[in-house]
Amino acid sequence: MALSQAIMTALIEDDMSGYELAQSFDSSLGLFWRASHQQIYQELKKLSDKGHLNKREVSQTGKPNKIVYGLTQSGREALQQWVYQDSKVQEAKDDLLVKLYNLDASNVSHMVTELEGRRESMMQRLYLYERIRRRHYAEPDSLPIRRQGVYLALLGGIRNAEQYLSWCDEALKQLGAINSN
Amino acid sequence: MALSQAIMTALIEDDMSGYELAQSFDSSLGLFWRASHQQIYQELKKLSDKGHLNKREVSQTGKPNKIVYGLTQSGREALQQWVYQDSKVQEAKDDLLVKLYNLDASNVSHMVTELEGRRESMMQRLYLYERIRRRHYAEPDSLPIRRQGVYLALLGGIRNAEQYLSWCDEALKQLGAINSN
DNA sequence: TTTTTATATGCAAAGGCTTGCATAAGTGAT
DNA sequence: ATCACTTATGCAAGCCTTTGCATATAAAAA
Repeated sequence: MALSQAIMTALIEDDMSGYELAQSFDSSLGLFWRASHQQIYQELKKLSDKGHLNKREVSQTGKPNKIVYGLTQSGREALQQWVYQDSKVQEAKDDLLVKLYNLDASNVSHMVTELEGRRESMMQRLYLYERIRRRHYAEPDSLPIRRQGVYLALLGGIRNAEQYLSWCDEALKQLGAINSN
Repeated sequence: MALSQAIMTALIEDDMSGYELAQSFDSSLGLFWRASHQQIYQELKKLSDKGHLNKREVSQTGKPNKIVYGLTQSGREALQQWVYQDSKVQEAKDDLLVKLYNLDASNVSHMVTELEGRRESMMQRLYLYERIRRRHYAEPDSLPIRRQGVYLALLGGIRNAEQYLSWCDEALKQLGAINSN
């Protein structure tokens, strides 16, 4: 569980409000880590209670005011220490894999539909990743060190999406062969 | 969340006790879905309260007795219906990716260590998958339909492990270049 | 002017998962 | 006999996450 660290990480370079965090989680770090706004607000409360974040209200014109959070020194230290803690590999926990264990003649066509859906959304994700890569990481070697880390995470996302896509194709081919018999 | 379906899926072909389920989750379906014994016992209780599972005590010699669970008709139906429900793609939620956003000169060598650890455990996982594949799925096309589904899930695991492994290599190469400057 | 949409934050209840503890039967080693 | 280990099941507390609701400001559309 690293939601608190994911939030602190998102705040390393820019202070943000809960609402902005929820949105930034739709891109950037959120490519790998999704959280609902309730989860984020609850976690922000915990983190500022702990003293890892400070908050200030910012007036806005044309919009309701917002509460902007920033990393405190204590937060920065906690984050750096967390980096050194060992983390385990997580299982995929993908429903689709469990569903495949239930494959039978009557649900093959549904599985095909789901796989096509996955294929499509992975394709879109891959386009997005590649667009980010071309725009911001065209020459990774010349980037500052933290940005190189972000690039490696992005590359992880790209490789994973490529692999998932090609697995979908393999699986669809196999299911197609079943259906035509 | 599909722990309950994962458990029911594991019980499709063989009745099992909680203890056996916890162990079988170390292989087979558990390749993709891990659960602690407490989680499993709690879920078994819920599922039998719902009428999706039946239980019977089985005497054993040389060991304590066990409580063996089996899918009821109601359970089978619920599982089949679940297959038709749409499921979403899940994010990776991998701590390591968040950590990479925190890369700096002082923690590069730790990241290298973690990546080498991941590489090693992915390699072992891949060996395991390939062993299972050779032993049970050498000729996937000739398998009964349900087994072909299981094979596709296994193939997903294999492709994913291969990809993760090669990403580790890419990342380690990049981090090596940083460290030598 | 009422409704809808986007921005912005939050509470409360329910449900799921983790952690720590507790129990118990049986085997094997010291 | 005692200790350690494996098999086997479970409670209870705490924590995390999800779901549903609630509120409020302001712009834009109907």
